[in-house]
Amino acid sequence: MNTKNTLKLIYKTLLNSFGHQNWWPGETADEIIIGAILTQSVSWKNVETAIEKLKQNNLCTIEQIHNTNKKEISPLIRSTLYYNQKAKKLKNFANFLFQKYDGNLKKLFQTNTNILRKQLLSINGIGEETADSILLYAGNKCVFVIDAYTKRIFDRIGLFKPDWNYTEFQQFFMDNTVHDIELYKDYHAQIVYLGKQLCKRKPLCDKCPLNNFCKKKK
DNA sequence: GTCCAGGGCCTAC
DNA sequence: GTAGGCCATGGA
Repeated sequence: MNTKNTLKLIYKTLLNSFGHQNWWPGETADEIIIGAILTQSVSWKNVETAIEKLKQNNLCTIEQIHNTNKKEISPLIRSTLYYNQKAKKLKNFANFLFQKYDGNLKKLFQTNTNILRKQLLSINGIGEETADSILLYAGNKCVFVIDAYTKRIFDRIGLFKPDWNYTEFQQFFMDNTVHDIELYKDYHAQIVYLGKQLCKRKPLCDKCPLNNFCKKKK
């Protein structure tokens, strides 16, 4: 089977097993962006706790973050590990949004995707995965998000080369799939759902719906 | 007590 | 250009 059909079939298999995920877990674009920064290198459960606290303190919009001192933000997001760093990152994004787009997310997402991606990457604390999560889930832009789960699972399947960098992983996906925003949202969501369920560092096991695709078995 | 989770930055070689 | 340290919580 060629790569395009394999990727299509993998998605179909996941969709049949888990159902549509309706992802990202966030109600507003603001919340999605905040979550994307907070989830860096930490499980989503810790992020939920933090977002709940931010909401309780009316700090779950970029504007409110912008108007609030870093020292007030960090204790609320303690549960997300590296909370001082992340408070700084949230402020950095808010400053960027207000300096360049008058604090207006609509204006931000009207920008050409490639240009916007470069702008996001220039913000200290926003790397490729975070930028792409923001573009796809908050901005409805057609970019595929690569994360630790994606690399781990597709390495097991044998489709990725371990020495690829982020851009190469992403290019591989986008070269071999239909460019469809909803598909990209749900494909990534399926991968994360699967990753959370059973993978961790272990090989894919018999319970895994992708077992038949898996080349690296114990 | 130990390990590790949906990263990214900075520094040193 | 790249490996390695740093950031510093909470659940299994």
